[in-house]
Amino acid sequence: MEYNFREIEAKWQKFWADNQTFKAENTSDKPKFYVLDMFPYPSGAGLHVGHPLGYIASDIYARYKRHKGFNVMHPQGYDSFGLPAEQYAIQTGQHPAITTEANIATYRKQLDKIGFSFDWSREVRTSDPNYYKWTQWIFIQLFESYYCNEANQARAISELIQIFETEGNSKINAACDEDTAVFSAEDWKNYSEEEQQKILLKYRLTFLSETEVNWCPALGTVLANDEIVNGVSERGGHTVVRKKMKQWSMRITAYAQRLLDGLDKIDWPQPLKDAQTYWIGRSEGAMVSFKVADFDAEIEVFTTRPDTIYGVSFMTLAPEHELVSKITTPQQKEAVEAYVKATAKRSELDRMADVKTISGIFTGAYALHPFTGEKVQIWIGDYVLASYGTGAVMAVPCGDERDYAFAKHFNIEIPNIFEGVDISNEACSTKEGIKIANSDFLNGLTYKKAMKRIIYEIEQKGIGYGKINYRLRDAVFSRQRYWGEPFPVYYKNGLPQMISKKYLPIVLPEVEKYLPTEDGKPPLGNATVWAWDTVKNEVVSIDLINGETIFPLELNTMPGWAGSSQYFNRYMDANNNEEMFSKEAINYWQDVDLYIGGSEHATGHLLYSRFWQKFMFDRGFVPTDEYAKKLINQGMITGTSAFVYRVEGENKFVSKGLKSNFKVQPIHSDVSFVNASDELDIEAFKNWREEYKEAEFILEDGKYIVGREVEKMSKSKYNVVNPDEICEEYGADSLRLFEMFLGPLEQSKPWKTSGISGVYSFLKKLWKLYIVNGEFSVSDDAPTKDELKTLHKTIKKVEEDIANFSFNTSVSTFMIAVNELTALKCNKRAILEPLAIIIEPYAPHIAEELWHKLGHTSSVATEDFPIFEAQHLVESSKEYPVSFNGKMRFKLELPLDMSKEDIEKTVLAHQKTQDQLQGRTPKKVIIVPGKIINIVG
RNA sequence: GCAGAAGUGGUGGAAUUGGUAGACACGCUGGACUUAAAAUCCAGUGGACAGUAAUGUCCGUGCGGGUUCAAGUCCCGCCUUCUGUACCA
Repeated sequence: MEYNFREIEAKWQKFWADNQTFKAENTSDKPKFYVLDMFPYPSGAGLHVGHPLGYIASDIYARYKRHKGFNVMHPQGYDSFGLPAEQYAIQTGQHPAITTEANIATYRKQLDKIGFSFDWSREVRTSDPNYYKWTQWIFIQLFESYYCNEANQARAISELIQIFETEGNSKINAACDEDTAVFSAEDWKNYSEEEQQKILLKYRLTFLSETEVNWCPALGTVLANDEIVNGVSERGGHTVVRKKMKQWSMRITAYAQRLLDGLDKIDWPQPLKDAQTYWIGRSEGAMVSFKVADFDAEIEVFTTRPDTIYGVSFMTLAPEHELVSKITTPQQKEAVEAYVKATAKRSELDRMADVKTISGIFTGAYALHPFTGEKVQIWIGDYVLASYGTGAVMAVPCGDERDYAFAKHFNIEIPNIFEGVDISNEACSTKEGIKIANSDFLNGLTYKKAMKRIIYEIEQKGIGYGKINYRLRDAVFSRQRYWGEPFPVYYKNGLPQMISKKYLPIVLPEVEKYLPTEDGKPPLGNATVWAWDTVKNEVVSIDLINGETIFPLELNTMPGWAGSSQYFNRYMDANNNEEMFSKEAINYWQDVDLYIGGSEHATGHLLYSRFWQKFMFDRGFVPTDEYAKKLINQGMITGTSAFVYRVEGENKFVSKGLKSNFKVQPIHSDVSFVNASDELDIEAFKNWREEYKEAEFILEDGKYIVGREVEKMSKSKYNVVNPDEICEEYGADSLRLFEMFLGPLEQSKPWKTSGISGVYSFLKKLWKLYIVNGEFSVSDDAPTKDELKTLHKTIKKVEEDIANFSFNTSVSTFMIAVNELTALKCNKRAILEPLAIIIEPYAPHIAEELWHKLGHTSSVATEDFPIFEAQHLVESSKEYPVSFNGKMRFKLELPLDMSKEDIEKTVLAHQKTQDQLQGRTPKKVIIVPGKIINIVG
């Protein structure tokens, strides 16, 4: 009776599906446990062995928790809106929905082969109108809300309107646009409906604004900062330029502090928290106004070092700063305009490429130092960013590296305001332990004291105030793409109007072409049926737009992160058509207990989703303001590429060991042509490409050995391994065990298919324990002490490992257990039955088969985990390592209850001890009972 | 530049609070079975040196110091690799 994994795995996969074994109920007497994976984007390439790593880990955890008596939800779905399907549509005309559907089918087939305990009845797809209806709904909620800084929470916009009506906006402390004017209740009432809407838009959590965006002409779309890598688009590597556009934005900055504070409450990896902290970039400082000499204007700056204000010797404005054109003197006008024009033209790529190049121009104007009254030059420089702070800096060359370099380059004075610090070669940006000098009332003060004092003085003088600034920017929410969620928005006189919830979803319209229109409108500009009829409440032809009852709909779509920002809550009640989720469902499931996914989402999805969760919490839709208690980042699985060496200029390949004798060029070979011993299947390689058909091979010891190198798994490197092939050849249980056995979950590690034979033969050995004379059979005899010891040692270790997410070591533990039981010739039910349960999370198919063969009729998945009993591990003696000066020399078996004194006597009397000491008297004998003996001397 | 993670045999990796470095595998070597291969099973496998052998000695966790009876583990200073980020005032 052989271990026939093909038959076994197909059988139990069908059984689980037919019996809905892993369907989670929304009510249960058991405690809940929610295990979540980051849902995949279904790409055309399908899954490679790196993708399921996190799913296998989460599945082990989910299955383990079921054994421990939890009502476990482990859902899966697809993040199915996205650029690749759209790019494919542009090239081929194939509708993205069709490609996406086909890709999902492939993914599902691949996932099903691995035996995950997913509850597919809760599947979500972000591109499904029944799903994105709720994404649209959340958008409306954000539009209908503002952020109250007093209460520190989002509130209904209707509350804000009430305040406006009774007292205007002067007393309101709410997150809003910088340019919001102050008005009274009287003013408000006199404003037209349109004016009122414009003001409200400055407060809404999602709002329209003229934003400087990363425009990618080649893709015809706006990209988020995290979609740009090294100044070019992440996809395609196209040039990105800065451009002003009217865009929807999300007021995530209102949540900056709470997003920081919340990190303390959640058990997420420290590197990920650090990345978010840095991204949010909180800095404490002050706003200070500088008067412009001979002009009725002020330059407001943000600085983290107001204590160095006496070191200011010039000011720098961003080229885009609104004052530039006003204050520039006639003599400098031409030069300044040329400079501004030149920087605007420079793409982000250019700017990145020469960060070190210093450029700038003097405006001819001067500012007045607020304390000394001295005149300081006002410059323009592109090292100052328009989008951070106020777009202007007070330059303190002695205390800031960039200001220093700028001053040196343009020969501007560098006054020193630090006591006893030499600044002739570099600026001094150290804060601690340095006293301020040449600074009037700040003289002799250290950083902290000087900060307090100067902020006080600035506030007293009325020229500024202490302020906390964040690097985080409001998130642009519009994309000029087709394959994304349409906004539930139409425009009346250019002002956005929300479509009522009962008419959702607003379904993506059909278009002829997926490219932007000729006049530069987004792809939805190609749609002919894309206007909103406010009488019939339906989408109608654009020809009917009359500006009275029928209006144009929004042409942008939502970004990739929209659909993924609340999907974890939708899983709780995925088939609800009335609400995003019922109160009962959200109150039962609450939040995610374990979330597993890649760290590449640190400052994208994982930040935006936290933001939306906090918003949902504020508005009373969800019970917690952090949605995932624990998060684990699985590491990447890299590929082990194979190289053949072609002799330069010839169609001849030389084996790795001989390549130093030739001038060779390494070429990637497909890894499937290479065996465990790095030997190339020459015939397969020859048949791979026409050009290799006639190639010659120079062998070593009759073999062609390839070179190997670890690289990212990618098609172009021919090192991609498909999980289907592994399942076909070794089975899903082997794949699952091997992926875990590769190394620590969070670490990046290389895939080498040859290693899988280890876990495969382990499964065969496991199987054999249950077989006697070729037949399935177990004995009902009482287990021996040694057998029980092995079992309980294994239970203990595996439970500890799962708690630590150390899945690689539990696979070792299983191997040790099976090796020991094989050596003991153990065939007892009392051992083998619990063994099947503890191995089930890792290798569920073989466990299920063994379990049923043992005579059970229900799934092993819901059996209780065996209870660890410490008594089986109690030892009466210990084999002590005996060390001399810390070096282990021999071992000595001694009873565990032996006293320290007796141990010392016994050890010193031992012949081997005498041999080691060679007559010397030991200076000291250290005995740690149960651990070690160390003799010093 | 900044932030983070990591450096252990030929390879992946193990060593939970400082206490026997190299578990468990892969690969390799030798053997059994076989016409042969695969599969399976058995033995060996960090390096150097000595010994016919059992065995013994020395060196070994990126490098240099330190703490300790004892360091892969703790402290100080470096080096290298990977990941993220990029003029944030």
